[in-house]
Amino acid sequence: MNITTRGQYGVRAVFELAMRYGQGAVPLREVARRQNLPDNYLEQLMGPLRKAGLVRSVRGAQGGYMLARDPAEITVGDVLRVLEGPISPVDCAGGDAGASACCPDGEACTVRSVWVRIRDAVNEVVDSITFEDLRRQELERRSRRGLVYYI
Amino acid sequence: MNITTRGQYGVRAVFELAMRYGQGAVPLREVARRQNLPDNYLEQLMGPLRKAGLVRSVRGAQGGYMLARDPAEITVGDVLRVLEGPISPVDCAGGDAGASACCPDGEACTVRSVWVRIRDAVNEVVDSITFEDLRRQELERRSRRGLVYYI
DNA sequence: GCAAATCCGACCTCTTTGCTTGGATTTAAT
DNA sequence: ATTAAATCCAAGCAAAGAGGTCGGATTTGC
Repeated sequence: MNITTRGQYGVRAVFELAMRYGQGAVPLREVARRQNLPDNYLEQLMGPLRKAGLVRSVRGAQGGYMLARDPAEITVGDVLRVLEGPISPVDCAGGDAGASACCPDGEACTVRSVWVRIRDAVNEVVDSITFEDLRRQELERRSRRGLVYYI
Repeated sequence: MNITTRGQYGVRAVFELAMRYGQGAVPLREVARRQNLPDNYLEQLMGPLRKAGLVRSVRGAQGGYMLARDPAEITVGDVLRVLEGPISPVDCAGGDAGASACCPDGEACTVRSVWVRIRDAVNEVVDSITFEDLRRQELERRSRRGLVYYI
């Protein structure tokens, strides 16, 4: 049970962009520095996120990335699915075709129902958390620590 | 997000032993055949399960494996933890020491709280499902299909 | 024109996964 | 006592995935 660095870094990057939503384009180098991520690698993740319509980019000098829509409209699940594929503990719980590849009993397979329950629990969590939620949580945390300046 | 074949096969093997609980030792070859698993590989998984006290073995001819205790006293989480280690989507959500390795903010890290919520959701599911639950579910399924003989 | 940035694809090393193989040992049945 | 069935144990191994790096092409504000 693990989320690879693709998903982890992607969520951190989008989180950072959410903290700066409405402030224009942020160069990736700065995102990487703030979140302590390898920027060359992070660059690879932005392509899929852009093609999925989660972020927008501005090319050239003074360019960078920004969220394509309001943080309240982007969930952690959106980002993870783009970077990691379908969120499922095993292929056969994928929902559609994989069931019969896994067990001769197909969808009715008793063990498979375990994987389905895990899958559903995880999806419910990640789809219920928006980056607006995380932004508020982070602002709250910072204010408790007396950090007024966010950048 | 994936459970490897170690965990998957292990759960299937213990499930098969749960279906035969009280019937003495079952040779691994038969478990593998019934669950359609590679038996040489499955053999590797039984050592850890035995050392963890989940199954017992009988050596020699007519030997095999059996559950070490009642199916109601063994959860899916027990098996998965033995074969896959701690159930956590990322190392830094491991609970104890990993937090500070992940983010300078340690336990208070906002993004980390996402991983913790995923971790808790998964653990809650796997710890709530016993092999007695699965055994009952399987018997129910078989009776709906008119299959009276279980072996 | 220069410098800062995104884009794109190839490459590369290390680890993990998912097995297989070969034997050593135990034990019931003959 | 032999044999055959089974668990035990350790090593090896090919393929895939993880986690990057690197080099260059392109765009664009100054």
